[in-house]
Amino acid sequence: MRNQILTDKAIFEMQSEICKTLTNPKRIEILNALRTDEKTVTELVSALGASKANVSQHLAVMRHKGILATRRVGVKIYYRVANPKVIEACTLMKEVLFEQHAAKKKIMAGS
Amino acid sequence: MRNQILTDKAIFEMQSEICKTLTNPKRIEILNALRTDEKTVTELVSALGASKANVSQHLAVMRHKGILATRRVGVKIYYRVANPKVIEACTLMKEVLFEQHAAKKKIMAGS
DNA sequence: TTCATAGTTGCAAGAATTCTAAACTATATA
DNA sequence: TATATAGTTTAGAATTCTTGCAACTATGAA
Repeated sequence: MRNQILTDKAIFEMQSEICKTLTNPKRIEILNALRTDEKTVTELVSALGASKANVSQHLAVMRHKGILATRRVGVKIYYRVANPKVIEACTLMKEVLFEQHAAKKKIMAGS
Repeated sequence: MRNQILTDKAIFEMQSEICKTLTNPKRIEILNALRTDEKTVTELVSALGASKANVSQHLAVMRHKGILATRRVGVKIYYRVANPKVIEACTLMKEVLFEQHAAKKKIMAGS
């Protein structure tokens, strides 16, 4: 096995690739739905109100990046979050959003 | 002041907008450079090795989203991270990346 | 084997990003 | 005022994302 040298540039690039998972509202909604427990594609389809093909595509994006893991039970496939840190990051970004919102309201109330 | 109702969909959309900040390697590099202290555009330009226009564009994206804040001193403009939680989220995602990398190495070593 | 259910994949069109180059604004100084 | 430095903005081309539609695979049951 060959040891590869990881330049900073390469790390920033891979990091942004992982982060790309979180840049689509539907993918965030999926992560949110999987926050506490695993779900099948069909369950996610009815939770999101999107087409099965579309949900499956988003799931594939996240699975290929190692963000989601799967488990087959008969004809159903259960998806779950592979690393809880992704959820933590997601939560932090939501907090940033809410803090911005609160700050904006404060400014408006003061005027 | 009018109270607006925020639907879940709207929140997921805004959250993904915030997260889009982290989807570009250069923007991650900028956040990394601003991790400890503020820097001028010119300082960031030499740190990244990109064009001034390009760096300025990325800074504008993040400033408009409230991720970065600025301070003018004469002819120079200092940029800083507005909310440390963005850095925390960034760090978490890097940890996810490293854990994936470690897991992959383990599998390869075992074969 | 046939059928239904669960899920995936390929493709094309439209939308959003990213980059470069050039033109522009703002501040300080002579 | 003229000039230099610091930074922003615009426009356009190349690339990447997203989505819907249709065709496809995989499993289980009759």
